[in-house]
Amino acid sequence: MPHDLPKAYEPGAIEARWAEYWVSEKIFTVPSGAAKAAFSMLLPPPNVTGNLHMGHMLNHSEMDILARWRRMSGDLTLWVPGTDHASIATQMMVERQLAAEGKNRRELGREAFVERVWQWKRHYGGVIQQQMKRLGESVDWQREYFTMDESLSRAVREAFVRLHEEGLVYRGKYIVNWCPRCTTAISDLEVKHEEITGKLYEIRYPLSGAEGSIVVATTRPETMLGDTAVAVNPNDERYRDVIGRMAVLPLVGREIPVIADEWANPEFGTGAVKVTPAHDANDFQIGVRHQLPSIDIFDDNARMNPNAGAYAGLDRFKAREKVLEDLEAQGLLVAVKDHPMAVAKCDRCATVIEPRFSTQWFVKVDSMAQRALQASSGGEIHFTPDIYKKIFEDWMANLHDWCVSRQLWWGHPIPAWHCAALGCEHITVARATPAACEKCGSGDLHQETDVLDTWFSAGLLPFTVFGWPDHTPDLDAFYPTSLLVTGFDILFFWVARMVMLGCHFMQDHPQGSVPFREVYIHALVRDAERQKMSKTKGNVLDPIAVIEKYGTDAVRFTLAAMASPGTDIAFSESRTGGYRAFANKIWNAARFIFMNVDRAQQEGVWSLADFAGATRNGIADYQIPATAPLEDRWIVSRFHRASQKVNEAFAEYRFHEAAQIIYAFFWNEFCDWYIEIVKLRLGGPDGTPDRQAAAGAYACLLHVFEGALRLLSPLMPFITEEIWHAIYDGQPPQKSVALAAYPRANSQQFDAAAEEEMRGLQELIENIRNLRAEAGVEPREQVPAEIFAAPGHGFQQTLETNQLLVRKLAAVSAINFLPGALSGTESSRSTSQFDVRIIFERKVDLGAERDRLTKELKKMEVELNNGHRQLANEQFLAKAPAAVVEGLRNRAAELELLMEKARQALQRLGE
RNA sequence: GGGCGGUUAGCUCAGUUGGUUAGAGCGUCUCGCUUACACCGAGAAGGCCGCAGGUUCGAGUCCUGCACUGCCCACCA
Repeated sequence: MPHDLPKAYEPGAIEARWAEYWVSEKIFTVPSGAAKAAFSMLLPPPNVTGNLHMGHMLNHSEMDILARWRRMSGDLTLWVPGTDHASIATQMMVERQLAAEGKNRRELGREAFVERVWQWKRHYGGVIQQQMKRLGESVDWQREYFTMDESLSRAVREAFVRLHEEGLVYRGKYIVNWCPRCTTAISDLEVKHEEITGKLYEIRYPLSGAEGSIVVATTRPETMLGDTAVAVNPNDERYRDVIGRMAVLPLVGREIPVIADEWANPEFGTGAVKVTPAHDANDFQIGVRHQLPSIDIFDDNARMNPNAGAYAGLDRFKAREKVLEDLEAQGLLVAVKDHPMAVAKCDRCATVIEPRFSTQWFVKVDSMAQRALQASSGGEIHFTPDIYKKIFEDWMANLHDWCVSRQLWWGHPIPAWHCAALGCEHITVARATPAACEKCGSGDLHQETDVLDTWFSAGLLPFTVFGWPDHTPDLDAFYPTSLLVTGFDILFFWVARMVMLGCHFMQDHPQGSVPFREVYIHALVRDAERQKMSKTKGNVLDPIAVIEKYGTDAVRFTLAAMASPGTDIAFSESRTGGYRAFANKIWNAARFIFMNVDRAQQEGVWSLADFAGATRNGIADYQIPATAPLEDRWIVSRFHRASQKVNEAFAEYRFHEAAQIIYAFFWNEFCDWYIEIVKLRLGGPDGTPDRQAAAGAYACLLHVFEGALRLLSPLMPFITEEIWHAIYDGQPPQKSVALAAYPRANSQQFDAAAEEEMRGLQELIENIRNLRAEAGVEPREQVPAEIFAAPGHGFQQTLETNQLLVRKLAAVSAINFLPGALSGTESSRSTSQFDVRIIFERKVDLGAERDRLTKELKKMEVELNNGHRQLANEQFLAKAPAAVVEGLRNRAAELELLMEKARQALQRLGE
C-alpha cells in the first residue's frame, strides 16, 4: 500500500483526528488504584468558564511533555484534569452578564442567582475542556472533576468540619480587606499594591477646654469621621504636655483622647496620628491596646453610613472632597503635601480596598505553616528552580491567619448554622444540616450565608480527587502525586495551601503526607514586547489562533524550546514559523523514506517484516551489523547520544535543551547528512540499487527514523503519531506511539571511531564546498579535488573507503590523494589532518583570499599566544587538571601547524 | 521599605558544577527550483558576553559596586 502523502504537512485535519482518537480509544486512561509505582500529576484546574490562554498552553504543554515522556519510559502515568468553580471570578462574569440585561443579583435573589450560574456553567463551561482535547493533552478524561461536584463538595465540608473540631477554624471580628465593589472580604493575597503619588494632609484638631491644638497627618482625611483618638509617641518631647488631654474632632465635635503609643512615629508627618480603629489595621491594634471604641463609618459599598453624620450617603471619595472643603473653610487644613504611597486594590476588579472591621471565618495557620515549612526544608518537597524553596519558606514563616469566608453566593457554602433562639447565638458546625442547635436544642437554625474562598477547596484537591475522605485504592496508589507543574503566580494561593492542607489531612498516609514530591515552577508567557499579557492591555495572544496558523505541534515546540527555567518567555511567532518548517521537514523526510520503502517492497528488496523496529522497544532492539557502512554506524551512534541527552534534559525540566537536541539531530544530522549520503545506496528513481546495500540502508534508515519519531513524540505528538502509524501501514505494534517505548541511550551503541571518521569527511566536504563557492564554480560542474596529507595517515583509508560519498556531496569529479605538501598559488583549505584544493579555471580574487588568510592567521596568532602564556605558567601546569593542560598542548600544536600552512599559502599567493 | 531575577550576534534566546576556538533560530548577503522538502539546499558576514573593580593559573560563568530593566513581598499614618 503506497504511502501517498501530500507534499506539505497540513496539521489541521491530522491533529483533529488524533485528538479524537486518543480520547475515544481511552489511550491515557488509568484503571482505578492500578499500581503503587506510578507517575501522577494534577492539572492546575482552570476556571470552568475560562478560555485557554498562552499561560495554560505553556503549563499544559510542559505537563503533557513530561507525562508522555514518563509514560513512554514505562511508568504508569496518571494525569488528572479538572476545572475550578472559581467562586469570585465566575460570580463576577455572571454579574456582568446580568448587568448587560439591566439586572443585578440582588433583584434575582440568591437561589435564582446560583441557578443562573449553574446554567452559565452548563452553557459556557466545557470550552476549555474542548480546547484541551483538541490539543491532545494526555490526561485521563475518565477522571475529570469539577470542584463543586457532590463528591468534592462533601470532602470540602468534611475538611472544614474537621478543622473546626480541631480548633483550627474560628470566627471573629477583625480588620479585613474589603472590596466595596465585590462586597466581600478578600485575603491578603487578593490585594495588589500600586505605587502612586498621593497627598498627605495635615489637619488641626483643637484641644478641648483650653487654648492649643494638635496637628495630625493623614492620607485619608475622610476617615477622621470615625476617629476615636489621636496618638503621639510617648518619647516625643513636643507632645509631652498634651498626652492625656482631650481633642475636639473637627466637623463632628466628638471629644477624643490624646494618647501615647509607640506606633506613632515622631519622624513622620507631624508626629501625631489620628486613630480610626474601624478602618485601619494599625489603628485597630492601637484601639485594642487602649480600649478605644471603634466607629464604622462605611456601608458595604464604602459609602458613608449614618455614623458619618452630615456626610452620610456620600461615596468615600466624594466625602473626602467634602471633608477637605469643610476643613479648609474652618481654617483647619494646615498643609497638603505630595506623598508617595501604595494604595491597596482588589486583584479582581482594581477597586481600592477598604480595611474594614468585620466578622469573618479564619483558618489558624501556625501549626500547618510550621509543618509545611518543615516539609520543604526537610526535603519532602523539592522545588525547581530551587529559588522557590526560599520564597516558599519565607512566605510560610510570615503568615497571617487565612480569612476563608467570602460574602459571595457562588461557591461552597460554609457548613455552619446560626441559632436564632433568643439569647443563644450559638453556631453549629456540622457535616450535614443539623436538626437542632447543638447548644440549646432549638430548631430555629439559619445556614451561614458566606461561602468559602475558592482556594480552600482547591487546596484539598491532591487528595479529594482520589476519593478522600474515603479510604480508596486510588489514594494509596496515587497520593502523594509525583509532580506539580505551575506558574509562580499561584505559588501562595494554591501551592502553599495544598502543602498545608495536604500535610495536615494526610498526616497518617503511609506513602507520605505531602501532596506532591516535586514542584516545577515555570516562567510567565509574555508578548513579543515582554509585556505581561492582560485583557486590559489587549495584548493577549489567543493560542488557538496561533495553532490554527502554525499547528499545535509547532506551538508546543516553540514553548518547549523557549521554556528555560527562570526566564520569562517573550512569545515570538517567528520562532513558531521556524518550528512549523521543522514539522514540514519531518513530513518530507517521511515522504522520502516511504517513497523508497514502497519501491523496495514492490521490487521485493525489502519488506516491513524485516523491520525489527516493530517491537515495543524499537531502535533499542536494533543491532547494527559491524560491517555496516560508516554513515550507518555514525547515525546510530549519534542517535544514541541524542537520546541520552534528551532523557537527561527532561529529567531536569530542561525542555529547551531537549527540543534543541532533537531539532539539531533530526535536521542537521539525519536529514542534511545521513539521508543525503544514504541516497547513494538507494539509487535514484531510475537507478537500480545494489540490492544488498539497499536492504541495509532501508533497515538503518527506518530504525533511526522510527526512533527519532519516538524521541520527538512528547514534543510533537500529532505529526509523530501520524507518520508512525503510516510506517506500519496502520498496523502499529501499539495503539499509539505514546504507548511505545521511549528511546533509552545504549552506550554500547556509541561509536566514537565512526563519529571521528565522519567528522573528517564532513570537514573535507565543507571545505570543498567553501572553495567552490569562493571560486564561483558552477553548481553543476564537477571538479577534481586534491587532498594532501602525510603518507599512511589514517584519514587516507577513510577517504578511500568513502570516495563516492565525498564525490557526490561535494560535486567532485575525482579525488587524488597526494602524499606531501601542496604547491602552486591556488587557494586551498587546511585542517590539522589534511590540505585540500580544487582544480579549476578560477576567477578567484587573490586579494580577497589573502585578506581572508591574513585575518584567520591573526586570529590564530592571538589564540596561540594566549595558549603559550598559559603553558609557560607554572601555576597553571601545577593546578589545572591534566586533561585541560593536555588539551591546550594539543591545540597549540594544531595551531602551529595550521598557522604554518596559512603562512605558506600566503607566501605562494604573494609570488 | 525588604527581597529576587535579567542585561551574550540586527531580533528572540541557549551557554550544566569556572577550563582550550561563545552557540541556535529568525533576519541579512551570495549562489542554487539537484528526482523528500523553496516551510528547501549550499556558502558567507555578524559578538571589548551592560559598565567598573576583585578572586583565580584561568571568568560569559564566582564576589563587590554601578547603570538600565522586570518581578515579588510589605499594616508607617
